[in-house]
This record gives sequence, C-alpha cells and structure tokens, in this order.
Amino acid sequence: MSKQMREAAAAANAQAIARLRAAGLRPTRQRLELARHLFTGPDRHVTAENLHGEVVGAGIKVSLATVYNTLHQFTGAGLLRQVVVDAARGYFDTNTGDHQHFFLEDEGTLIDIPGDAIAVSGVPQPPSGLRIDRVDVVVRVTREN
Amino acid sequence: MSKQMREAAAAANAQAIARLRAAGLRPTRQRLELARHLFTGPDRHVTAENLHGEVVGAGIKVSLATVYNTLHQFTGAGLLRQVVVDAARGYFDTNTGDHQHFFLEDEGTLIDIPGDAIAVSGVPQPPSGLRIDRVDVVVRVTREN
DNA sequence: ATAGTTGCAAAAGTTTTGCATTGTA
DNA sequence: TACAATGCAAAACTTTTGCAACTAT
Repeated sequence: MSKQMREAAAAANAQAIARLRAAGLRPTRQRLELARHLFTGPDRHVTAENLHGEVVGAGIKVSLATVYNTLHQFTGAGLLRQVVVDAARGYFDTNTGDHQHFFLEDEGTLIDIPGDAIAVSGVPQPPSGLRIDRVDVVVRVTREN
Repeated sequence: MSKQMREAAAAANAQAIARLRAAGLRPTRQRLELARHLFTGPDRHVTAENLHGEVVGAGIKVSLATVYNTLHQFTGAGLLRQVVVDAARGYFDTNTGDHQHFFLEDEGTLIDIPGDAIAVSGVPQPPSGLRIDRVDVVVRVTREN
C-alpha cells in the first residue's frame, strides 16, 4: 500500500468516525465500515441486501440484521433517508436534502431529481389535526417499448 | 332475508360477474366474493391482509395466498392499482383513475387527492431510452404534535 | 463492577411459487 | 378426454426482536 493510499484511507476513516460521533453513535467496527461505504464518494441509493453484499465482498464480517439495524439507526440520526418506491424492498438514500426521484422499474434503480427543479402545487389542506410531513414525488420510468 | 336484500345481493353479484368477465377473468367463487367486497360501495384502499380478514370474517373460505394472487390479477387486469407508500405492506386502490394520496403514517390510512387538484411541474426529461410511466405523489401527514 | 450498547441468531412477517385439483370445452 | 386455469400449502423472501456479549466509564 502506497503512502497516498494509506493517507486516503486514514482520512476516510477519521471522517466516518467524526460523522458517527456527531450523530451520537458509537463508532464500532461494523458501523464504521458501513459508514465508509455509504459516505465515501458521491451520493448513493442502497438496499440492505446490496450494501450487505458489498461490505461482505470487501471482506468485512457483518450480518444482514446488523445492516438493517444500522441503516435504521443512521436514518434515525438523520444520516440517511428512507425512500419507498418498491413494495418488494426498502431503499436508503445518502442524500438527505430536499429532492425527488426517478425510479427505473425494470432495473430497480433510483436517480435523484433536484428539489429545486420540481414543484408540486394544489396540495389540499390535510384533514384537521394533521400536518404535512413531506411530499414525495416518484417519477416511474420504464424502458421505451 | 327481505325481498329487497335478495335483489340487492343478486344485483351486486351480477355486476361482479360482469366485471370479471369483461376483464377476462373467470368468475370463480373466491374471485366473486373478493370482487363484491372490493367493488360494491365507494372506492377503497386495502391491504392483502385486511381484505383477507374481512372476507374470512364474512364467512368466506379463501386463503391469504389466493387473496394476494387475486389482487395481483385484478391489478394486471386494470381493476385495481397498487399504491406504494409503506415499506411494510402493499396497498391496493379500487380507484384506478388519475389521482394522488395523503398517507397518514400513524394510522396506515390512505386518502385520495383528486388528480385535477394537484399538479407537478418541472419534471426533467428522463434518461434516454426511458419514458415516464406515471408520476406518483404521496403527501405524508402525521398527527399534529 | 456495571449500566448501557451493540450485533446477530432466531423469529416474525409478508409475498411468491409449485403443483394437485377443479373447471371448461 | 384433454387442456388450461385455479387455489392453497409450503417455500422464499424481507425485516424485526430478544438477548448474550461487549464497551466505556
């Protein structure tokens, strides 16, 4: 391993630790590895299963149950957002800001739509005693023909 | 049973049979009962489990698996629309027209929003080779405080 | 030590599938 | 009779929970 690689790995690690600490979560080995996979690099959309496969493939020992629990803890801590688009499986998005999604039904893939690109108008007043928590827009797309 | 009740029941039955035939589905006993429960009266939002509970409660013998299969057949035939709002369970809507939903996260309840009330603007061009199939809007609401 | 966390095996749900049975022509 | 369609038990998923093991004071 080169000096540069060592330094980059150490930096990613330090960043992941800081992120977990800031969120009030202890930086355990499993969480650290999951955090590094999720938060190093550009925004991502993952399912529990595909993240588990990825980290196991990288030689990390974690159970799928821990991946689920960790994804929910991260979500509760505001590090992730859950996206409901497919009845078959849950997606988690590292982009927690205001935005919407294309969902490619054939592929099971999500693509972000910036929040300032899209607007929803005419939402009626919710039933009394209830307040709007969030407005989710899912643009479902399929392969042409 | 009064004459009026008998007549109403017969009418609902005939209507259900016609609906199934038109959709190219054989009017079997199970499908008929499910169709009558779904399509008699105003529009409804059901889960497989709650529909199953309802028909079993009414003395009909159907398995939960058949309810699932039937809901999917009805959906394929255009009699129902599937609504994805909750990672935990699938909802089916008897209103197949253009409309959107409030989702009461605490209750697990759906309320229709007429399609002409609400508008989504600024949806970007989808990636090439893909066409927009549908734009779903889910207004998530929670109990105030 | 010990109070609180954590991670995972086992359990609980939900949904799908394979095939014996039933219905139709 | 043959041929397809049906309904459900069993299987396969996804997700949650209970508790033994671990951590940080």
